[in-house]
Amino acid sequence: MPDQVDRIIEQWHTEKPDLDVTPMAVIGRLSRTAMAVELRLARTFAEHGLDAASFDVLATLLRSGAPYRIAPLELAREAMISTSAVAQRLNKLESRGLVLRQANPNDGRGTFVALTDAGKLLIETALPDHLETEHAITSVLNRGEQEVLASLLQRLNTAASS
Amino acid sequence: MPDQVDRIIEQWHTEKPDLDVTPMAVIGRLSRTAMAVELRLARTFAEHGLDAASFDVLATLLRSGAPYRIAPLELAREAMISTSAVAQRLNKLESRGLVLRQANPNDGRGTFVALTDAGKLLIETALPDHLETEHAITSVLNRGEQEVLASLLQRLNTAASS
DNA sequence: TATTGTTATACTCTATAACTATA
DNA sequence: TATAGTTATAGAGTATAACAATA
Repeated sequence: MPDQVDRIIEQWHTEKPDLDVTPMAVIGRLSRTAMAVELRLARTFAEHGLDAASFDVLATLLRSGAPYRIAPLELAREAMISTSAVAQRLNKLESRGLVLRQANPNDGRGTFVALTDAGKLLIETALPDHLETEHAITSVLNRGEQEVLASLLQRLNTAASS
Repeated sequence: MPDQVDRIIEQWHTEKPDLDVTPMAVIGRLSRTAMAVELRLARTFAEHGLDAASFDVLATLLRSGAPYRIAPLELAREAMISTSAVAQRLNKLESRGLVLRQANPNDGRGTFVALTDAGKLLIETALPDHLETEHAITSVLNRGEQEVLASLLQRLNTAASS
């Protein structure tokens, strides 16, 4: 069944028949699908008082393993944002008692960001819900289709990043 | 070759071996690939003094065909943003002389947004460049792979939107 | 001098609410 | 009363630049 992207491509065929708009089939659906997924995931985050950025910080700390400590600079690299943006995310999380900052004993300039007990509890509660939401979305594709999709996306990512 | 998403999944296997994180292979790559593509496309837009939002408005007007006129409400529906956001996008474009507002003779409440000659020239210049960028990204996949990818994304979109 | 990290500041984008005008 | 559109306002998020402290 045709979707909005099909209609857009059809419009271009009519209006600019000389242009090759075939890449839009992939790029158009990529951005729309990513947006729809983002909105869907945000609902689950909100049920736990979180947004995607906060969830990302807490999940990064959790999956780093005990003692659940990471330097702000590493958080910035993982999230691909500035260290300033990280500091401001951390301010919010720290004011809610979900993370705390500790001095790095080996480097006086450095800081560790650590999960508090409350932060660990929250992310450990939210994570299964989040995975359930992801599963609900991806389960329309069987295992093989998911592997194909992941592989094609990975190759596209490499091409876009160069 | 393993990428960042592979490493994240491996971390979860180590730290939370009981959790099924297989959906992350698809969802994680979807968001990262969409972001990488968005950044790549923004470069081309910037070469023409545009951002994605402005390009979107101008392209929507162009592909609607002569006389290149659309109501703001329809622009809001296509871009999935509020009519207020549309009005503010239009203010910027109008101040640059790329679009102009016209009264709707059939409905005193209504407005038409129309491409100016300058706006039409700009989008007709930027569009081929944009398509070239999209082609450069998608051409790492052959025609059949692109069709598979578009189809899988479409199904995922449907699942996420429900 | 370079690096880590924070804060001050400004910018962009958006939505909500209030408002005008017309149907 | 409902609809189309705009503006005023406030909020969220970010990056740049300035700053402090340590390597």
